[in-house]
Amino acid sequence: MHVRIRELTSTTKENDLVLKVSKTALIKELQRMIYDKRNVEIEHQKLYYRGKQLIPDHRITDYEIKLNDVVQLLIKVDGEKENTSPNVQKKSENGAPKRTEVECRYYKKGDRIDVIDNDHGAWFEAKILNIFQGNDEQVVQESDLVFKICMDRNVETAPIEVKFDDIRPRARHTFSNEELQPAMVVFVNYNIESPKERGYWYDFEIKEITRREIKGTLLVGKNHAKLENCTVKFNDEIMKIEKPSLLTERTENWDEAIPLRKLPLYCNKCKDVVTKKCRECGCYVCAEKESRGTLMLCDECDRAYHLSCLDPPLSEVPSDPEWYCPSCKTDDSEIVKAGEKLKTSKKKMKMASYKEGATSRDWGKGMACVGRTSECTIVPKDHYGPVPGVEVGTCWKFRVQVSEAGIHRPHVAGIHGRESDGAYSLVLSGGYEDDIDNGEEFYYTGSGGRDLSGNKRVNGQSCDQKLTRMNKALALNCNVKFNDKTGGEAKDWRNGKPVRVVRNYKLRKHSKYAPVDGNRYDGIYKVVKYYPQKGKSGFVVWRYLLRRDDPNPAPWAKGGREFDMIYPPGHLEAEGAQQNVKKATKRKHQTSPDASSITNYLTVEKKQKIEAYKVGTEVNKAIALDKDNEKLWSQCKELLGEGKQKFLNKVEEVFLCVCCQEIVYEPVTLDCKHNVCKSCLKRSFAAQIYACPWCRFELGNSYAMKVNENLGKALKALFPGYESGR
DNA sequence: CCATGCGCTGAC
DNA sequence: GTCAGCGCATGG
Repeated sequence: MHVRIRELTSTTKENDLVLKVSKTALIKELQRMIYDKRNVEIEHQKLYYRGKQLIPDHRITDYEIKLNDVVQLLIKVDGEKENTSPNVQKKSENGAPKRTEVECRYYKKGDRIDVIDNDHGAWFEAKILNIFQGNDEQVVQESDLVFKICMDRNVETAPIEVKFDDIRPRARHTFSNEELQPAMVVFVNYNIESPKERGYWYDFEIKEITRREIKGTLLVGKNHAKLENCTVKFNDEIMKIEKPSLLTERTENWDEAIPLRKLPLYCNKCKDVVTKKCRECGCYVCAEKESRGTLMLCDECDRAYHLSCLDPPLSEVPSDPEWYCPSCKTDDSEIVKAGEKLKTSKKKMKMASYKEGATSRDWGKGMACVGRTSECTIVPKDHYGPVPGVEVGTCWKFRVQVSEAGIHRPHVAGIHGRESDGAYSLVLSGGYEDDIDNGEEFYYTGSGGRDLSGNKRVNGQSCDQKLTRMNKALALNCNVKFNDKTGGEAKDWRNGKPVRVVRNYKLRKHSKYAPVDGNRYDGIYKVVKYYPQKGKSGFVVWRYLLRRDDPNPAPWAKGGREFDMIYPPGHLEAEGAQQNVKKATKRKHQTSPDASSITNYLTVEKKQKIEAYKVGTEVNKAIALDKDNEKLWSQCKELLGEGKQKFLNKVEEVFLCVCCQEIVYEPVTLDCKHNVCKSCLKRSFAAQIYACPWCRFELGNSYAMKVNENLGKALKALFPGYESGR
């Protein structure tokens, strides 16, 4: 079992820390590993999984963190207020080297500055909290310094760290008209999207000054990306750009307060006019903006309410930091707060490891007890025959992967089938002594007749097998009338139901047709006959003769292939280089099937006719109205010609929520145009992360979580069952 | 809900 | 090398 640790600021897997852990390990053990590998002090680590903060005393399995899942790491910095649970480990004696505060020749603590925001390319007001030495310990250069700052506008957002180049002294001088000259670079308010309205603050090079207008080039971002032919609307607010100057050269009045610059309106409804009543930015009941102190914001819809306007009215602010207004309040018990102690499910309580006197053995490390990380949806569970896209000769290291591929779904069992229908697949694994494998044909043994008490999965035969359950299912594949006494033989064996056959490396001690390692898909076989017989153990077993009936050559036959072993994603990374050495010494394999060979396979093997897919008119309407996702929808629509499945796969990929890894539910399309579930965004906010989970675009703690109804409507129509289980 | 099971790996 | 015994997926 391994998990990926990804810093909150990272969006790719490139810099992930892949850790081999037991799923029974405590979160604090995980923190210790992060400390060992990345030198991040434990008390500075905040870990999140699916937007939920992890508590040191819980186990990985408590959060249902699965193989290769991403755990996000937020590295807190010194001085930040502690708002995690009291369980966080106290500072260790041999902690990581503490960063030292240093002096800077140009800035000091408390300085008012402007900081560039890389998302907007604009400058915002902030204040310096601390100045630290960068990574280099010897030479202190300005460019190495780390400035911890807090934003002046959103005082509740967490402090951020920036470099020397990202900041400059707060703009303080507003030019008079006479002072302005062409070629000057100044600081202006401009709205890139709607130039006639108020926007953010950017650098600006004056090109032309007329009586009425000032035209020039907007210089966006630290690197001054040019936006030509801009006209400044707010002529009387043009400011001087301050350059860093030595502390010793500061004027006396340097530290005087500077009023905040004007920004776009907070409330578009009332235009921020203080005297105007407004239900948007004032109390939702009485619309008054006065007595702000007693206005409470709903954590769900962000509307404000006076304590006295509530029904019934409240006399004081509730002690619970989360509060929901009457229209948003649902069942209290369902709201699980970030980092709150988890309720252990009934199912988990039943598990051996949760009971008294738990085993000393750590079963959680390996691949024996991991769950699936994905499920095959290309074909249903009761599908007979090949799975489109999986070629004969495909090899997987673990059985759970064979299950994920849809080839053989049970984790342990050898036969997959239904008593009322037939068997879909089986695995030859050398577990039954009566098996005989001749490649094109093999004798298989049914299941059962074993004592599995003591939570065993295998054992020697200890009683007669019965032709029930999976044994009956496999018998039903044979093209002959079912008989549970004597069995039967097909007259026309090819007309029986197809069985997908997988050979496991453990069979190799009995058969030369087995793979050297892992599990290999060998194609379709049919049941020729089945009959009861006294096995080597002396007990009756049911035996089945299967014969190959697949147009593709068997892996061992002329023209047959055996593909490179497929490992679970991240597995080799977690195991280290050892596996690679082993792989290099193995006999030469063909490469894994690629997209083109899969298409080829489809045409040759199944002659599946792929019809172009057309979405319904209602869906089309919703898609057309979903302007915010125009680009994404057009990406999806490009695949309409390749059939329904391809199209839906693309939609699923494009509209997957980065937090819960499911299709976005009650989707909120953020200002940065990324989509997330409303509930996931809410959780993120509860953890005081006010940024897009995809790109870290800053949202501000009062961001309106408006559900994109059109997107929701389209997804609901495209994915039946989308709403169930949410 | 319960029973079943051709995996997997640390401990011996 | 052998073996105990875990969670998970699946069907009944």
